[in-house]
Amino acid sequence: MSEVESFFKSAFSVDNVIFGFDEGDLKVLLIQRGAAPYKGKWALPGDLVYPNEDLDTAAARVLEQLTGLRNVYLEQVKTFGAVDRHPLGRVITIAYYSLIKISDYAVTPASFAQSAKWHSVSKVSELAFDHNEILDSCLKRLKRKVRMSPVGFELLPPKFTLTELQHLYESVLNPVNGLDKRNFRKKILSMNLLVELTESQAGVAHRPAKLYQFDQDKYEEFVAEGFSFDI
Amino acid sequence: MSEVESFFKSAFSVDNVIFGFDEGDLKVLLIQRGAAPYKGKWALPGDLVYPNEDLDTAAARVLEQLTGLRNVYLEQVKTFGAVDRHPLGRVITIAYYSLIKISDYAVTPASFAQSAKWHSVSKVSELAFDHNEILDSCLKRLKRKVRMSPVGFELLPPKFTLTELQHLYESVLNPVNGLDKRNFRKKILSMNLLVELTESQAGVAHRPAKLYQFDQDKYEEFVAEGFSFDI
DNA sequence: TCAAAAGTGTTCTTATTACACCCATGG
DNA sequence: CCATGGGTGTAATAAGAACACTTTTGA
Repeated sequence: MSEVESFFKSAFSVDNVIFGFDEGDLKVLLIQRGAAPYKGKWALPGDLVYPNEDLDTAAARVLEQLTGLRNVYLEQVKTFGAVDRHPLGRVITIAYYSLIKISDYAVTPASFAQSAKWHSVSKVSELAFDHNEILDSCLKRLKRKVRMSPVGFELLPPKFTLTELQHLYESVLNPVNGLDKRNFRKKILSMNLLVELTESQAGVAHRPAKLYQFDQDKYEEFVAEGFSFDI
Repeated sequence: MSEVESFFKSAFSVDNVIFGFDEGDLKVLLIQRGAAPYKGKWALPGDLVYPNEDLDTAAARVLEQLTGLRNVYLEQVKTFGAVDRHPLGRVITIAYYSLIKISDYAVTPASFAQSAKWHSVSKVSELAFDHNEILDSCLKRLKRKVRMSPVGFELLPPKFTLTELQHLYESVLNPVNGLDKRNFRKKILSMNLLVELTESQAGVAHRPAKLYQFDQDKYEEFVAEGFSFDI
């Protein structure tokens, strides 16, 4: 095999860490592998990048095949390319994470998604390939991102309570003693990013919480400017 | 050509944005291309990744071939993979940046480095491929990094004055009105990261500045913990 | 009437900003 | 003796952290 040929005995894939938030807990969508290598193991959804496909497009495709969702928050994180990371050859992978609203996620259209399942990020055990390392990188990136920009809202349903929002931040950031309720509310509300609805929670065995939406225009302004959101 | 074959008609490279600091100005090391495509254009140094080479190793190799330097600060930034980014085929590239001390940089050992030259980052014009975009991403990343961690020191000679350090921060961050001298010094010195030497500048037509080194142990502690260095 | 979570302000401490003059040297 | 950049402190403001009780609802 010539040297030039050997350069081309390689391929690249994308892997997508799909985050969701449910039951007060940060979740990640994993699939159970149906074929070797790592048959039966849980893994991140991913695929080889098609020859005529941009990287971001490939990541969005993997996401859509699995969840049916488009136009979702998606960010490239890091490329993993250890020589021996894939047992069948030289395959480097470009890792992405996405943030989806579990409330929008209905069924799993893709054939390879038969065994897709949400896992609590804090309870993920050994994954196929170097996927634990990839998950760690993406989680670390999400932690930083969530402090710099209000992307946390991408994970919440359209209407939410301040306590739900606080739990989201706590489950992502994992601060040792939780976040202070009064300081959290003061800070969030001072940003003028939330719109208080006239509705409240109903059917709860305690004082019902007010529901909020976020202000789409303000939100996009913040995302564009990438301002500091130090919680 | 079968589909599987077509997946393997692709390759990946690394490109390295090598930053230096000299004459109060942030610089980037570019090479002039000697062959098509983009013959004669300035470009980032880079190379295809060898089949048995990790990505970080490839980036370090490119750096060493060009500058003779090892053990240099090197960070992966982003992977660029637009379908048409390379005129000769599907080549994605993993972008890195490195920080070197221009005082350590002597000659250019590699053959392809005949035409390597430092360019002021603020004056870089049109580069080959998508290299302007890559440079922008790396510069943006450096701006953020320099606020989170004291990596700026990687760019300075072993002994430096506080004014040189301030100019470095100014040339990276480009704040509209410069940085306040007193506040900058107060902040830097309060970190206990610097060791004041007994030496001073000599031969300058004004009051000579004290020279400082940084405290290696404290520095490594900070780099490891990635603390906040808000200038 | 009880349990459970929602909601609400003030004080203290710390970090950030703004700002102007004298000093040491070489030419 | 002059031009040049080096070096220094204080006051005002803003941001963050700590902290405890009352309210509303369903069971």
